[in-house]
Amino acid sequence: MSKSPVVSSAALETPCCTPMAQQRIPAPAAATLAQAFKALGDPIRLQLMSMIASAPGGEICVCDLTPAFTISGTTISHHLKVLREAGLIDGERRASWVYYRPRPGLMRQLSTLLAVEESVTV
Amino acid sequence: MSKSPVVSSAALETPCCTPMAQQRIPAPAAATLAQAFKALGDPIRLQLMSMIASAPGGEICVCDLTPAFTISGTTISHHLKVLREAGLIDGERRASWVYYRPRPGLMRQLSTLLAVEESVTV
DNA sequence: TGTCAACCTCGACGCATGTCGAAATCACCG
DNA sequence: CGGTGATTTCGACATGCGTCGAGGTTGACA
Repeated sequence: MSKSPVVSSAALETPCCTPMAQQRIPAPAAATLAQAFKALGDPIRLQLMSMIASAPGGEICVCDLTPAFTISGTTISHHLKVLREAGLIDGERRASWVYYRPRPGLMRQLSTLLAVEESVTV
Repeated sequence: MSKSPVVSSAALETPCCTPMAQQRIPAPAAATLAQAFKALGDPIRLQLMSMIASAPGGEICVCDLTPAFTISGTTISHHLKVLREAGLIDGERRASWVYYRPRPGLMRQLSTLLAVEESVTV
């Protein structure tokens, strides 16, 4: 569960990250970062991510996630795996239930990457 | 060229956007936002986006984008269309060349959405 | 007007992805 | 030990997506 880091921890810990408006993203970094954006690029995964990130107590049970959607539990599980492998969340089994929590490190990198200077408003 | 706003301008101008760590994303907003994340979820598009966002003068010619990659100009054009339809960039033809510029509005929304409080560092 | 260069659209091709049901795994509990 | 509920894995299917070559459109220029 907590054992599926497809994205190397080195890549996750290395701050990529000046805003892309200030500096072009090098090709190697683009691969890892694009994987994270792709993981957020599905409406269901984006909602899952927001439910996990905003969970009171910092974590939430899959059993609380599943009933919020009409798709099958199988598919929810698949989407959670994609988020996990992108390095955005982490899961832990406790008793019969699995709890997911956000990994703020990568989220912060993505946020910084997209940051735009205040003055450049269009 | 500048006429392909698949994402309604209403959706683009409405600030979605409190950080997802503070508030769950409503389903309707998730669709538009996920489209933008998906557009960034390809290594080539992410690099294109960063080249456009960091272009000196605020814009860059397709003819300067294409030679930076090994894929065909057809495919570059396709990727630019995806970024355009997601509301992330805008293109304009001038003389024989087409210039692209970033649309900071949506980028800023995405950045805010991913923002994490300083203290929650893990 | 004809030609050339830049860029886009179209149609096609494989590969990736979202979805499901069935079956496996894990942990509790009687 | 056997049963039950929660979650993941597996296998299959349809759809979506990245890529290309061929051909079309636009604008410059002789």
